[in-house]
Amino acid sequence: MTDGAQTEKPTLRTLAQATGFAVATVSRALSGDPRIAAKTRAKVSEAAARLGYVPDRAARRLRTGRTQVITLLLHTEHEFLGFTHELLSGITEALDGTGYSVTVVPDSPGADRLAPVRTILRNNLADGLLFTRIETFDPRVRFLMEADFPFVSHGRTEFAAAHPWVDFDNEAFARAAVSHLVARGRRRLGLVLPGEKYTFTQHLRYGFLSAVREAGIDHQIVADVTLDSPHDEIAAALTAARRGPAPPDGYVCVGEVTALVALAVLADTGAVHGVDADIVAKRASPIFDDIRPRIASVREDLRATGHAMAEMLLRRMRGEPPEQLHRLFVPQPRFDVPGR
Amino acid sequence: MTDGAQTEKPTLRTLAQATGFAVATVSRALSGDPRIAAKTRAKVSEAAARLGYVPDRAARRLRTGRTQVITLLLHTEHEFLGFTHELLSGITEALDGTGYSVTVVPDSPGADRLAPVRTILRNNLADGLLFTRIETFDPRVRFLMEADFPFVSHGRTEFAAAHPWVDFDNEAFARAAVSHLVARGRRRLGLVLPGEKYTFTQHLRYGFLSAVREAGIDHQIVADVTLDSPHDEIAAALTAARRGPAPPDGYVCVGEVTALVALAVLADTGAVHGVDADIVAKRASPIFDDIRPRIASVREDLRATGHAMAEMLLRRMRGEPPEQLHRLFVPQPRFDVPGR
DNA sequence: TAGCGCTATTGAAACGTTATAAATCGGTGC
DNA sequence: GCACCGATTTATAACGTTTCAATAGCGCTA
Repeated sequence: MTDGAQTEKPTLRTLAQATGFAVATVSRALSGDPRIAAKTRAKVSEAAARLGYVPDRAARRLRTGRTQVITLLLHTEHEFLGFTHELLSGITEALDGTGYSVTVVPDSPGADRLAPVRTILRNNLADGLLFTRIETFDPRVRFLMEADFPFVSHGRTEFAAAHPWVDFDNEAFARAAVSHLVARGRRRLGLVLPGEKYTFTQHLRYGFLSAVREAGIDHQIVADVTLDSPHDEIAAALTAARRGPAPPDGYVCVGEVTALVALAVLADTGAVHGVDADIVAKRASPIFDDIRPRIASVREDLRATGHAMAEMLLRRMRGEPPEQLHRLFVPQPRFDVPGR
Repeated sequence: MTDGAQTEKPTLRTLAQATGFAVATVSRALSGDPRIAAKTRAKVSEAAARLGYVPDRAARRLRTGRTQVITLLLHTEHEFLGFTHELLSGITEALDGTGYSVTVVPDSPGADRLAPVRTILRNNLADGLLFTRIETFDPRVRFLMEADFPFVSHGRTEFAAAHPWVDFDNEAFARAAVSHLVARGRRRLGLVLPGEKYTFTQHLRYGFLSAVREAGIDHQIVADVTLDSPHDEIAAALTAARRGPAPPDGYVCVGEVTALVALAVLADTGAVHGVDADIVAKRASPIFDDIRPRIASVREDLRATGHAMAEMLLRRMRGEPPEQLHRLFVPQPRFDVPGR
């Protein structure tokens, strides 16, 4: 108890006493203020390192209003396999060592998607926001642009004003998928789309339709279900289509789940993958290499995506204008067909 | 500018002015202190609701030392499909409305697993901790018990002292898996285990071995690879075993990935699932229903797990003793074989 | 009516930081 | 010798909350 003071958590006052400078000087020295003499700065940093000083986040936050927190709105309804894991890993990786921490808040697409954003701004819970599943005129994007609050969206909008985004080129994916299937002689392609409101749905549809038209082949966009529908509903819709007069002989699948469902439907209706129909898919996880029969697929690297989003957000928070802040991940033109 | 005061973020002082009480009174009234007159409390709450008062987290944190943050250490190396997504969804769900937020910090099993924990305690970054992939004598558990810091582990340890945990009964799973395969006439079972250090590895091995011995059948624990090994290494090991003198006719798979790899190995070596061998698996995501051939599986409900972990942590943080705080999810005794 | 004991309220201090404005100091110019 | 200057440093206030110790009010008892 007598020497307890030694183990106390060091604060600016501790450093001030240790160096002989005033608290204010120490603070400014640590922040690298050029108006503090270089020698003083060196002394203070040395003492800080020696005593293991770490600034108190709460105090800094109270004083400056900055939280040192970045929040990810986590889409809860549906998951592309591994999406959350990979994206989060990329984000934490990029933020490692920056002093920022990542909090996760659920984004329930059924509920008001704006509500969590409002709460975060109102209660000052974060300095920046990341979110996914962007709508063409996403209310969150509109709100945040008006509030001039830093964010990066995973996906684009159709607003006129520029905002930071990272996206995967789903139009190119759809085109490539179609031409892959066409090259294999397929003449009637099926597609299950995500919900109508999402921007990437428009990109997928456009890419798919224009490629299909250019190739002069037939197509079918499966009605009444989306990627987020329960598996059995997707299966039912695909089964109905297979039993119809002109079943597709090729499928473009936007996620692993749809691909697996399509594969199951083929099997369950007595069709053989590679013979009666081919499937190509976009995947986030490496599991496709292990699926038999092998499915051709293109990988969306969500770890890299998360990394890029977090880095871009840091830049935006540092004040960079949004005009240059966007990045489109373009899929490899060739589909990986897992090796023999 | 003249009426700008109206839009200022309300603080305790605002409420004090609005109600005529002192700041201290308002604070205590809102915290429900019984020494404040009921009428006063009512008045204050009414004003708080009317003005939309929300306590400032930074200020509260600075004053009390409590962060209102719960941190999840996210195991980055390997993911059981959907694990992260489901677990996180369960956690955020349980914490919704409690005022706690969830931050995510990477837990790299290659690196020092204790390091992030040390940082969190030292810099007071959270009030409680959740983590997975528990080792038999997990250094994080030991450290946190010594520091008397609230946490809930996803998995048990072999320490004598009690600590809060949530776990899945992997021993029961292994037993059930074996008896399922035995009932189908299988006589030589293969198993791929997680890394040796993890507690659940011991549970799986014990359950597997004792069930196998009771049934008087043969077995093979695949050597040199773990669940976390690269897919191709697992595949190579399984393939080698299949080509050996006595290939297994049944596989117990602890995750989706292993199951898919095993299935692929069967296909690639010309064996037929359901004829030459059967696979049973533990799964976290619902995708198994879509795999063909159908694989019998038991589900570990990670959303419920996350929910239970977060709720338990809240109770622990409220001061409940650890002795009663644990919960074992026992698998359904029957394996789901996806319906026809 | 003075004093007591109780309830309800309050003033002030503190948590650790940063920003503003002011102070210190050696040297310069006149 | 005095006012002034630039370069450093410092005292102080403030961010919004909680809590300790003190105060005010008031009905009761002696």
